[in-house]
Amino acid sequence: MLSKKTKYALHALTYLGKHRENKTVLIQDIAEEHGISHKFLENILLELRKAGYLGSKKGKGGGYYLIKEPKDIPLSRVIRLLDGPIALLPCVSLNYYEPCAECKDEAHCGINKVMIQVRDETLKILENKSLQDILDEE
Amino acid sequence: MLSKKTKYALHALTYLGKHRENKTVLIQDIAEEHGISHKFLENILLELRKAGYLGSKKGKGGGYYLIKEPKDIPLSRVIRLLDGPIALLPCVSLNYYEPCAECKDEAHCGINKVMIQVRDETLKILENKSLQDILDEE
DNA sequence: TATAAACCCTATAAAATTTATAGACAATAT
DNA sequence: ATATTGTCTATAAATTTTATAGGGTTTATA
Repeated sequence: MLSKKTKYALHALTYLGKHRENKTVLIQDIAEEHGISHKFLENILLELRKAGYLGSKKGKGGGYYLIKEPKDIPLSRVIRLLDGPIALLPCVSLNYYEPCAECKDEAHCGINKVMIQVRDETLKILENKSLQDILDEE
Repeated sequence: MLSKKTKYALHALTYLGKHRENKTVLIQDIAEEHGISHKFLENILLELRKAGYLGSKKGKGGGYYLIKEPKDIPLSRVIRLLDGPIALLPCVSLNYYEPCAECKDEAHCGINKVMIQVRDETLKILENKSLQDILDEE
Protein backbone atom coordinates (compact mmCIF):
# COMPACT_ATOMS: atom_id res chain seq x y z
CA MET A 1 0.00 0.00 0.00
CA LEU A 2 1.07 3.55 -0.62
CA SER A 3 1.96 5.67 2.38
CA LYS A 4 -0.26 8.61 3.25
CA LYS A 5 2.53 10.82 2.07
CA THR A 6 2.28 9.45 -1.45
CA LYS A 7 -1.48 9.42 -1.36
CA TYR A 8 -1.57 13.04 -0.28
CA ALA A 9 0.99 13.89 -2.94
CA LEU A 10 -1.30 12.44 -5.58
CA HIS A 11 -4.25 14.39 -4.25
CA ALA A 12 -2.19 17.56 -4.22
CA LEU A 13 -0.94 17.01 -7.75
CA THR A 14 -4.46 16.31 -8.91
CA TYR A 15 -5.71 19.46 -7.25
CA LEU A 16 -2.94 21.51 -8.84
CA GLY A 17 -3.63 19.87 -12.17
CA LYS A 18 -7.26 20.90 -11.95
CA HIS A 19 -6.37 24.49 -11.11
CA ARG A 20 -3.76 25.24 -13.71
CA GLU A 21 -5.61 28.36 -14.78
CA ASN A 22 -4.85 29.86 -11.36
CA LYS A 23 -1.37 31.28 -11.08
CA THR A 24 -0.89 29.69 -7.68
CA VAL A 25 -2.71 27.51 -5.19
CA LEU A 26 -2.34 27.72 -1.43
CA ILE A 27 -1.17 24.75 0.62
CA GLN A 28 -4.04 25.59 2.91
CA ASP A 29 -6.60 25.18 0.15
CA ILE A 30 -5.40 21.71 -0.73
CA ALA A 31 -5.16 20.73 2.93
CA GLU A 32 -8.68 21.92 3.61
CA GLU A 33 -10.13 20.33 0.51
CA HIS A 34 -8.94 16.94 1.69
CA GLY A 35 -9.03 17.47 5.42
CA ILE A 36 -5.34 16.80 5.88
CA SER A 37 -2.74 18.49 8.06
CA HIS A 38 -1.40 21.71 6.59
CA LYS A 39 2.05 21.13 8.02
CA PHE A 40 2.29 17.55 6.84
CA LEU A 41 1.25 18.54 3.36
CA GLU A 42 3.75 21.37 3.42
CA ASN A 43 6.62 18.91 3.64
CA ILE A 44 5.20 16.87 0.83
CA LEU A 45 4.82 19.82 -1.52
CA LEU A 46 8.34 20.86 -0.69
CA GLU A 47 9.61 17.47 -1.84
CA LEU A 48 7.58 17.68 -5.01
CA ARG A 49 9.04 21.08 -5.71
CA LYS A 50 12.61 19.95 -5.06
CA ALA A 51 12.01 17.05 -7.40
CA GLY A 52 11.03 19.49 -10.12
CA TYR A 53 7.31 18.86 -10.40
CA LEU A 54 6.12 22.05 -8.75
CA GLY A 55 7.07 25.68 -8.69
CA SER A 56 6.35 28.01 -5.82
CA LYS A 57 6.08 31.65 -5.03
CA LYS A 58 6.59 33.12 -1.61
CA GLY A 59 4.77 35.96 0.07
CA LYS A 60 1.33 37.37 -0.38
CA GLY A 61 -0.36 35.97 -3.45
CA GLY A 62 2.12 33.12 -3.44
CA GLY A 63 1.54 29.41 -3.52
CA TYR A 64 2.30 26.38 -5.60
CA TYR A 65 1.76 25.52 -9.25
CA LEU A 66 2.54 22.66 -11.59
CA ILE A 67 5.60 23.17 -13.74
CA LYS A 68 5.46 19.86 -15.57
CA GLU A 69 2.84 18.62 -17.93
CA PRO A 70 0.57 16.10 -16.20
CA LYS A 71 1.46 13.54 -18.85
CA ASP A 72 5.11 13.90 -17.82
CA ILE A 73 4.43 12.96 -14.21
CA PRO A 74 4.22 9.17 -14.15
CA LEU A 75 2.97 7.43 -11.03
CA SER A 76 6.26 5.56 -10.83
CA ARG A 77 8.11 8.81 -10.16
CA VAL A 78 5.77 10.08 -7.51
CA ILE A 79 5.79 6.75 -5.70
CA ARG A 80 9.57 6.47 -5.81
CA LEU A 81 10.00 9.98 -4.54
CA LEU A 82 7.74 9.71 -1.51
CA ASP A 83 7.57 6.00 -0.81
CA GLY A 84 10.83 4.66 -2.10
CA PRO A 85 11.34 1.47 -4.09
CA ILE A 86 8.71 0.04 -6.37
CA ALA A 87 10.43 -3.34 -6.43
CA LEU A 88 9.13 -5.86 -3.93
CA LEU A 89 12.58 -6.73 -2.62
CA PRO A 90 15.68 -4.61 -2.01
CA CYS A 91 17.76 -7.06 -4.02
CA VAL A 92 15.81 -6.27 -7.21
CA SER A 93 15.41 -2.54 -6.79
CA LEU A 94 16.83 -0.46 -9.61
CA ASN A 95 16.98 2.75 -7.61
CA TYR A 96 17.43 1.55 -4.06
CA TYR A 97 19.36 -1.69 -4.42
CA GLU A 98 20.54 -3.54 -1.33
CA PRO A 99 21.42 -7.20 -0.95
CA CYS A 100 19.04 -9.33 1.11
CA ALA A 101 20.72 -10.53 4.31
CA GLU A 102 19.02 -13.91 4.28
CA CYS A 103 20.04 -14.70 0.73
CA LYS A 104 23.34 -16.53 0.40
CA ASP A 105 23.67 -16.41 -3.34
CA GLU A 106 21.68 -13.84 -5.23
CA ALA A 107 22.86 -15.14 -8.58
CA HIS A 108 21.12 -18.46 -7.94
CA CYS A 109 18.09 -17.23 -6.00
CA GLY A 110 14.80 -18.08 -7.68
CA ILE A 111 12.97 -15.49 -5.61
CA ASN A 112 15.34 -12.85 -6.92
CA LYS A 113 14.84 -13.93 -10.51
CA VAL A 114 11.07 -13.98 -10.30
CA MET A 115 10.96 -10.67 -8.49
CA ILE A 116 12.99 -9.08 -11.27
CA GLN A 117 10.26 -10.14 -13.68
CA VAL A 118 7.57 -8.82 -11.36
CA ARG A 119 9.43 -5.56 -11.03
CA ASP A 120 9.75 -5.10 -14.78
CA GLU A 121 6.09 -5.79 -15.40
CA THR A 122 4.99 -3.58 -12.52
CA LEU A 123 7.18 -0.78 -13.75
CA LYS A 124 5.57 -0.98 -17.16
CA ILE A 125 2.23 -0.26 -15.54
CA LEU A 126 3.36 2.56 -13.28
CA GLU A 127 5.46 4.27 -15.90
CA ASN A 128 2.56 4.32 -18.28
CA LYS A 129 0.06 5.85 -15.89
CA SER A 130 0.51 9.53 -15.24
CA LEU A 131 -1.18 12.42 -13.54
CA GLN A 132 -2.88 13.01 -16.86
CA ASP A 133 -4.69 9.69 -16.55
CA ILE A 134 -5.97 10.71 -13.15
CA LEU A 135 -7.13 14.08 -14.44
CA ASP A 136 -8.86 12.42 -17.37
CA GLU A 137 -10.95 10.39 -14.95
CA GLU A 138 -12.12 13.34 -12.89
CA MET B 1 8.36 -3.53 -0.61
CA LEU B 2 7.45 -6.84 0.92
CA SER B 3 7.78 -7.21 4.67
CA LYS B 4 10.39 -9.56 6.04
CA LYS B 5 7.57 -11.82 7.04
CA THR B 6 6.54 -12.30 3.43
CA LYS B 7 10.11 -12.55 2.25
CA TYR B 8 10.86 -15.24 4.83
CA ALA B 9 7.65 -17.02 3.90
CA LEU B 10 8.82 -17.17 0.30
CA HIS B 11 12.19 -18.52 1.34
CA ALA B 12 10.53 -21.12 3.54
CA LEU B 13 8.15 -22.19 0.80
CA THR B 14 11.03 -22.42 -1.63
CA TYR B 15 13.01 -24.52 0.81
CA LEU B 16 10.06 -26.82 1.38
CA GLY B 17 9.48 -27.03 -2.35
CA LYS B 18 13.06 -28.13 -2.86
CA HIS B 19 12.77 -30.80 -0.19
CA ARG B 20 9.54 -32.47 -1.10
CA GLU B 21 11.16 -35.90 -1.09
CA ASN B 22 11.69 -35.53 2.68
CA LYS B 23 8.61 -36.30 4.73
CA THR B 24 9.16 -33.27 6.92
CA VAL B 25 11.51 -30.34 7.31
CA LEU B 26 12.42 -28.70 10.62
CA ILE B 27 11.75 -25.02 11.25
CA GLN B 28 15.26 -24.94 12.57
CA ASP B 29 16.74 -26.12 9.29
CA ILE B 30 15.04 -23.38 7.33
CA ALA B 31 15.93 -20.77 9.91
CA GLU B 32 19.58 -21.80 9.89
CA GLU B 33 19.78 -22.00 6.12
CA HIS B 34 18.76 -18.36 5.87
CA GLY B 35 20.11 -17.07 9.15
CA ILE B 36 16.74 -15.94 10.41
CA SER B 37 15.16 -16.17 13.85
CA HIS B 38 13.67 -19.57 14.61
CA LYS B 39 10.84 -18.08 16.62
CA PHE B 40 9.92 -15.48 14.05
CA LEU B 41 9.85 -18.08 11.34
CA GLU B 42 7.74 -20.35 13.55
CA ASN B 43 4.91 -17.82 13.50
CA ILE B 44 5.16 -17.48 9.77
CA LEU B 45 5.01 -21.21 9.13
CA LEU B 46 2.04 -21.43 11.45
CA GLU B 47 0.21 -18.90 9.32
CA LEU B 48 1.08 -20.74 6.15
CA ARG B 49 -0.24 -23.94 7.66
CA LYS B 50 -3.49 -22.34 8.82
CA ALA B 51 -3.93 -20.94 5.35
CA GLY B 52 -3.71 -24.45 3.93
CA TYR B 53 -0.33 -24.34 2.20
CA LEU B 54 1.60 -26.46 4.65
CA GLY B 55 1.01 -29.53 6.74
CA SER B 56 2.82 -30.28 9.96
CA LYS B 57 3.61 -33.12 12.26
CA LYS B 58 4.30 -32.70 15.93
CA GLY B 59 6.75 -34.58 18.09
CA LYS B 60 9.99 -36.29 17.35
CA GLY B 61 10.53 -36.68 13.63
CA GLY B 62 7.97 -33.96 13.03
CA GLY B 63 8.23 -30.82 10.96
CA TYR B 64 6.58 -29.08 8.06
CA TYR B 65 5.82 -30.12 4.51
CA LEU B 66 4.08 -28.64 1.46
CA ILE B 67 0.54 -29.83 0.95
CA LYS B 68 -0.19 -27.83 -2.18
CA GLU B 69 1.40 -28.08 -5.55
CA PRO B 70 3.89 -25.24 -6.06
CA LYS B 71 1.96 -24.17 -9.17
CA ASP B 72 -1.10 -23.69 -6.94
CA ILE B 73 0.64 -21.22 -4.64
CA PRO B 74 0.53 -17.89 -6.45
CA LEU B 75 2.58 -15.00 -5.12
CA SER B 76 -0.61 -12.98 -4.77
CA ARG B 77 -1.85 -15.36 -2.08
CA VAL B 78 1.32 -15.41 -0.07
CA ILE B 79 1.60 -11.65 -0.16
CA ARG B 80 -2.02 -11.13 0.85
CA LEU B 81 -1.71 -13.57 3.68
CA LEU B 82 1.35 -12.07 5.31
CA ASP B 83 1.46 -8.50 4.06
CA GLY B 84 -2.14 -7.66 3.44
CA PRO B 85 -3.53 -5.78 0.47
CA ILE B 86 -1.92 -5.82 -2.95
CA ALA B 87 -3.84 -2.73 -4.02
CA LEU B 88 -2.01 0.55 -3.58
CA LEU B 89 -4.92 2.22 -1.79
CA PRO B 90 -7.45 0.91 0.73
CA CYS B 91 -10.27 2.27 -1.41
CA VAL B 92 -9.40 -0.08 -4.27
CA SER B 93 -8.58 -3.19 -2.29
CA LEU B 94 -10.67 -6.23 -3.16
CA ASN B 95 -9.88 -8.09 0.05
CA TYR B 96 -9.24 -5.31 2.53
CA TYR B 97 -11.45 -2.47 1.33
CA GLU B 98 -11.70 0.69 3.38
CA PRO B 99 -12.72 4.16 2.25
CA CYS B 100 -9.99 6.79 2.15
CA ALA B 101 -10.61 9.49 4.75
CA GLU B 102 -9.32 12.30 2.56
CA CYS B 103 -11.50 11.40 -0.38
CA LYS B 104 -14.86 13.12 -0.44
CA ASP B 105 -16.41 11.30 -3.33
CA GLU B 106 -14.92 7.99 -4.33
CA ALA B 107 -17.24 7.64 -7.30
CA HIS B 108 -15.69 10.70 -8.91
CA CYS B 109 -12.10 10.30 -7.74
CA GLY B 110 -9.62 9.96 -10.58
CA ILE B 111 -7.00 8.52 -8.27
CA ASN B 112 -9.43 5.78 -7.30
CA LYS B 113 -10.22 5.00 -10.92
CA VAL B 114 -6.61 4.82 -12.01
CA MET B 115 -5.64 2.75 -8.98
CA ILE B 116 -8.31 0.23 -9.84
CA GLN B 117 -6.64 -0.21 -13.21
CA VAL B 118 -3.23 -0.49 -11.58
CA ARG B 119 -4.60 -3.06 -9.16
CA ASP B 120 -6.09 -5.20 -11.89
CA GLU B 121 -2.92 -5.20 -13.92
CA THR B 122 -0.74 -5.87 -10.88
CA LEU B 123 -2.97 -8.72 -9.85
CA LYS B 124 -2.59 -10.30 -13.26
CA ILE B 125 1.15 -10.44 -12.70
CA LEU B 126 1.07 -11.75 -9.15
CA GLU B 127 -1.63 -14.31 -9.79
CA ASN B 128 0.33 -15.73 -12.67
CA LYS B 129 3.60 -16.14 -10.82
CA SER B 130 3.69 -19.03 -8.39
CA LEU B 131 6.09 -20.91 -6.18
CA GLN B 132 6.66 -23.14 -9.19
CA ASP B 133 8.18 -20.24 -11.09
CA ILE B 134 10.58 -19.63 -8.24
CA LEU B 135 11.55 -23.29 -8.09
CA ASP B 136 12.08 -23.37 -11.84
CA GLU B 137 14.66 -20.62 -11.49
CA GLU B 138 16.72 -22.35 -8.79
C1' DT C 1 6.07 -45.15 30.52
C1' DA C 2 9.64 -41.59 30.80
C1' DT C 3 11.99 -38.58 27.96
C1' DA C 4 13.32 -35.64 24.45
C1' DA C 5 11.95 -33.64 20.23
C1' DA C 6 9.12 -30.80 17.72
C1' DC C 7 5.26 -27.94 16.62
C1' DC C 8 1.23 -24.78 18.93
C1' DC C 9 -0.29 -20.61 20.70
C1' DT C 10 -0.64 -16.21 22.93
C1' DA C 11 1.38 -12.40 24.93
C1' DT C 12 4.63 -8.90 25.17
C1' DA C 13 8.81 -6.20 24.14
C1' DA C 14 11.93 -3.87 21.08
C1' DA C 15 12.93 -1.53 16.95
C1' DA C 16 11.87 0.86 13.00
C1' DT C 17 9.03 3.60 10.27
C1' DT C 18 5.41 6.66 9.35
C1' DT C 19 2.73 10.49 10.54
C1' DA C 20 2.27 14.79 12.63
C1' DT C 21 3.71 19.07 14.93
C1' DA C 22 6.55 23.11 16.16
C1' DG C 23 8.79 27.16 15.40
C1' DA C 24 12.15 30.26 13.64
C1' DC C 25 13.34 32.18 9.03
C1' DA C 26 12.96 34.40 4.23
C1' DA C 27 10.59 36.52 0.53
C1' DT C 28 6.98 39.42 -1.42
C1' DA C 29 2.67 42.21 -2.37
C1' DT C 30 0.37 46.04 -0.87
C1' DA D 1 5.73 48.40 7.77
C1' DT D 2 2.95 44.61 7.86
C1' DA D 3 0.61 40.59 6.84
C1' DT D 4 1.02 36.72 4.00
C1' DT D 5 2.98 32.67 2.36
C1' DG D 6 6.49 29.36 1.43
C1' DT D 7 11.36 27.22 3.56
C1' DC D 8 13.71 24.36 6.45
C1' DT D 9 15.13 21.48 10.25
C1' DA D 10 14.19 19.31 14.41
C1' DT D 11 11.47 16.62 17.31
C1' DA D 12 7.41 14.14 19.10
C1' DA D 13 3.65 10.91 18.72
C1' DA D 14 1.55 7.01 16.75
C1' DT D 15 1.64 2.88 14.34
C1' DT D 16 3.53 -1.10 12.40
C1' DT D 17 6.94 -4.44 11.96
C1' DT D 18 10.13 -7.46 13.87
C1' DA D 19 11.61 -10.27 17.46
C1' DT D 20 11.42 -12.76 21.80
C1' DA D 21 9.52 -15.48 25.66
C1' DG D 22 7.62 -19.27 27.65
C1' DG D 23 4.35 -22.58 28.86
C1' DG D 24 1.41 -25.98 26.14
C1' DT D 25 0.56 -30.39 23.32
C1' DT D 26 1.75 -34.23 20.57
C1' DT D 27 4.65 -38.07 19.24
C1' DA D 28 8.64 -41.40 18.47
C1' DT D 29 11.37 -44.29 20.77
C1' DA D 30 14.21 -46.36 24.27
